Amino acid sequence: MNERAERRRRSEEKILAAARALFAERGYQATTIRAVAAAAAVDPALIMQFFGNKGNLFRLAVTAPSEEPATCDPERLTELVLDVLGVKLAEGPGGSDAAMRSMLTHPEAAAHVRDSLSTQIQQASTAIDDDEAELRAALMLTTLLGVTVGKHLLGLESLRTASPERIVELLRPSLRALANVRN
Amino acid sequence: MNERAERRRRSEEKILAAARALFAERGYQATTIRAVAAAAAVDPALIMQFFGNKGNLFRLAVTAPSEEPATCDPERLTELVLDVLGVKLAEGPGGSDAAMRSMLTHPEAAAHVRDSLSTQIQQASTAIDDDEAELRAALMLTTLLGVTVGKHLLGLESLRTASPERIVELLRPSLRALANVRN
DNA sequence: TGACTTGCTCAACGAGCGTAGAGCGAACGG
DNA sequence: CCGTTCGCTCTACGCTCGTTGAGCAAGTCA
Repeated sequence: MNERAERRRRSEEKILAAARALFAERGYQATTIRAVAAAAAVDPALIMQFFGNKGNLFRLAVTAPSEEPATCDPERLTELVLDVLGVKLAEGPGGSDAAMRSMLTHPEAAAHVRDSLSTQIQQASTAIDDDEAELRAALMLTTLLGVTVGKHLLGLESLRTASPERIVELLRPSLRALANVRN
Repeated sequence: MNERAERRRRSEEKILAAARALFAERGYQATTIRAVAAAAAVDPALIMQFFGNKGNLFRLAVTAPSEEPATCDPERLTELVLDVLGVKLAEGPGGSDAAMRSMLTHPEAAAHVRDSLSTQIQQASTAIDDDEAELRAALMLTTLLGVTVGKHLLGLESLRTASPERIVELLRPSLRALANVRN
């Protein structure tokens, strides 16, 4: 009945998975359609036929929900916000790895991360009782962004060798100070 | 006597200035030799003759001291470290704008930023009296990195509209908590 | 079974890139 | 004053990229 449709869905997912991995590793520009095709064991032209162009592939790779069990939560860093503010955030600061990797060099990725961050800032700020709730929330989330970038994207030794739990513990008082909560 | 040498130095500096600006704005890959040449009103081949290749131009643009009065210190964010720890840092977290823009997509830029940050972490950690001084210093500097990225590279609304002074004030208690100092 | 659909491949195009080499004209040095 | 240097430009090569359109074999459906 639908052997065709199934094969197609499988191909699409293989391509998206390869694209996610390569975009996350090398960024938008350095990732070629040809490389994605090779990683997915597929012809480059097939990607065009499915996704239209490279920009669209990136958009879907960054937007669409991944089927993998999800890359281990960035340090449970977002749980810190739950800890300190009682607000639950859906994703790590800035969204997917693929989006974050390209956020400084690809305008569309920058917009995606900016939007994701803005949403999280808005959510967090509702739990802060202060005139400058939004600014405080922004500083909290950019702090998490900085730690994530430093540890995962840059691979800073001092952070790579530290235990995630310890990082969370050291960060907690710092975030509390930003949130302006007493204890 | 040296009209030749002077003209050359002027051309080199024009090229380096244009390269710094474009690398900082678009990143390494999206910046073409041809674009730098156009911005400097110079022939592309001249850049090759002076700097050998694109990678070398980037290295020098990122490394060599700029003649401009220096891009306004990233938020006086590094002064915070002086404030809290009594340690003076030479550059903003991660070094030049050009290096930071490409740090997630260009290995050499990543190495440059990583080294710059490691040095600053080392310096800061000497002023922290704690078993985990280095980890604490790393978290302090990645915090500053995150705020800088959020405000200047991503252009987060909540941070762009806030006054630099206010950001510094809100960040101080947070950094103090990380530094493990009492007051 | 036969006409049609469709996932997929192959070969190629035009554009833009980093880079190289020959050559020109003005500054230099004896 | 003349041979040499050298900053600079022009032209073009080879490569890789995103993208296209024709074509094939296998699945679909009457």
